[in-house]
Amino acid sequence: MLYICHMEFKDAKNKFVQTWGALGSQWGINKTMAQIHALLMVSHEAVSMEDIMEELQISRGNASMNLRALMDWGIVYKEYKAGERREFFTAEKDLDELAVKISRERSKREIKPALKVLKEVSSIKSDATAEERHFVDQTTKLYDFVLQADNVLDKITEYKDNWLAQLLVKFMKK
Amino acid sequence: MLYICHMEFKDAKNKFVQTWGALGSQWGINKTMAQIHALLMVSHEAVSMEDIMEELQISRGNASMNLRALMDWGIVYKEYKAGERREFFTAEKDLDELAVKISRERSKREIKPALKVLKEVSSIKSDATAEERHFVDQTTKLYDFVLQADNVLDKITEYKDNWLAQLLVKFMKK
DNA sequence: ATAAACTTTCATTTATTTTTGAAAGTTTAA
DNA sequence: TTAAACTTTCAAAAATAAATGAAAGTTTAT
Repeated sequence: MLYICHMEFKDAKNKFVQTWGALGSQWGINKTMAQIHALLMVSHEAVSMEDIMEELQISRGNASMNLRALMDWGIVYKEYKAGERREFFTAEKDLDELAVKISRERSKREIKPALKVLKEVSSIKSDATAEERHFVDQTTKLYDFVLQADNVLDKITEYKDNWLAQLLVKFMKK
Repeated sequence: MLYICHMEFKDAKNKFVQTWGALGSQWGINKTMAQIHALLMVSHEAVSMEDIMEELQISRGNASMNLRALMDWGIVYKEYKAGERREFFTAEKDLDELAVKISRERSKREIKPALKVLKEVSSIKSDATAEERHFVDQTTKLYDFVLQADNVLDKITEYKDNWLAQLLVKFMKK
């Protein structure tokens, strides 16, 4: 009986880790990185690199590099245990915090550079042809749109304490 | 003089298409698909497959498959011209509409299946150990979070006409 | 200072994804 | 019906991204 329960849990955990990994790769985050994150998210205590390698069946190098990447993103932390030489890892478990950090990181790495290019290309001084006017018009709109969309999560967080926003959030949940 | 202007425009257009393609691939959308979309977005009139192949230097098969994908996403349309045998293509140019369609499609293809798994794995009946309790707790929270985040764009659109939301949107733009 | 215990790096290998292009399929006009 | 003009398909090739693992690097205890 206990054995069966244990198996069910292990299966559920495994399924979750695999699914999260697949989702990650569809969103441009590498599979292992997403899997490690998933594993740490549902672990009630910090996990050593050895255990991560074991559970996900990955190499030392792979584990090391992806843990580094997750720490760079600010969503995984190193932890030290008294009397233990090796390092342990935990994930950011507050989901709002997680969302904000992911969005900040993607903004910094991908959206900000794209915005720069959009601004640049939309600034060509030329209203000679309809073609060129359309181009400038469209890229300008896109710049405004992306700029607005960019920090939407930050803005949401910023106003989470705000009564008006709270009202709206409740309103939107229906 | 005219020649120089023309060159500038072509460069700007090319830069935009390349950048949009790179951004796409970082977000799990294939490069060519993003590039074709970019090209159509800034074209003031419908473009033939031949011209797309020519401008992006891609093969017929590649163009065909990615145009099909873009049409499946509902963000590119076929157009027929009187007296012309071949087909022309245009992109959805309304950015709000574009955002909603992309979010709906990703929701359908990726988020909904993930939610199903999350619900499933968070339902294992077992509060035997702290480990298992943490797992159930965390995956349940994740389910709720993803569910709520999932349709956020739909919700935003839905309430765009609403005065309260409009006020908040203005408020958040600051 | 040395060695043990551990982590990181990176050139090479492996896996995955994307692209090609030729053959098959479709539509239209005569 | 036939042929021309066009599009789609898909097996194979190419390009890209990710993973490995052994060597190099680091830290800590003695």
